[in-house]
Amino acid sequence: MPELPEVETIIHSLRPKVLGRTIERVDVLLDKVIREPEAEQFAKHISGRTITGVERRGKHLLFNITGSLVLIVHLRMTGRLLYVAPDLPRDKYTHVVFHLDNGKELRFHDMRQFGTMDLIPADRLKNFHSLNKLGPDALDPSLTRDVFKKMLKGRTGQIKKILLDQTFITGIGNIYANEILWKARIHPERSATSLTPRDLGRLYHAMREVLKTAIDHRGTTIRDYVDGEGNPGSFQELLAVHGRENQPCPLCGNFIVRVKNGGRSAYFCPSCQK
DNA sequence: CAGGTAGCCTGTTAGC
DNA sequence: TGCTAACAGGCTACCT
Repeated sequence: MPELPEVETIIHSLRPKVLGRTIERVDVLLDKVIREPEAEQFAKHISGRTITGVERRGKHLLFNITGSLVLIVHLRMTGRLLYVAPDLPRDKYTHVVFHLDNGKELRFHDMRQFGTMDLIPADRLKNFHSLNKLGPDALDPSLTRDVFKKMLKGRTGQIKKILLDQTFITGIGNIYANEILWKARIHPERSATSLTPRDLGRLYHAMREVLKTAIDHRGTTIRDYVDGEGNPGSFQELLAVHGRENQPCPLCGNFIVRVKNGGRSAYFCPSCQK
């Protein structure tokens, strides 16, 4: 479940490996991964081109390619991008292989086949359907505490749902939403309208702090996540509430509770989070 | 039009 | 022990 810290870590691990590399050819082993253009065209257009940039927007990875093209990758839950030697055996979850000009391969691997790729002209990027509705990146320097407070002003609905809404702010998924709300000491089902300026200040601070600390720990590996070199993260050791139902709250020792909310589990401490 | 949810997937685990 | 159901989870499409 790569969220902002995991995608950031993947970018860090891949950038020095693939930047400036030319993609000699591409094997698409599972067509439906490629949304646009058609798989055959995708492989044809990308072959012979050079990677000139590796960036992140929310949970999306953006590879700038010569010819004014952009490769947009979304890993969804179990997707991986792996920089590997070609003799490493492929398994049945390897769906796309980029052959690089140094003999190495960049592989897209996805157990659950949810991840996607698009190859589009760079001038379509800002209007592209997956990106044009995204809110500001959760770590965007211009997303200050005051801007954050203004954005939440007048928003109705539960605060956790809003944090997960990528059109509000992009990059936060279920794990970090749970952790951020714990750190801010806010109950996940609290209505956004009920939050005081003090609450909002704590929420903003918790959001930045949790995401930055998770990046420092190279992301959270609960089951599937690894970076571009196959290394797991370690932030799972610091999780306060996520996945810790019936375990003690690190702050007060009371038991963590789980409630299902819109198909997702909210984990929280009923005594710390009001 | 906003809000809710089924569907996409498959490996793992909880429960009977 | 062996089976089934629930769960994990982001996002789109579709529904009310």
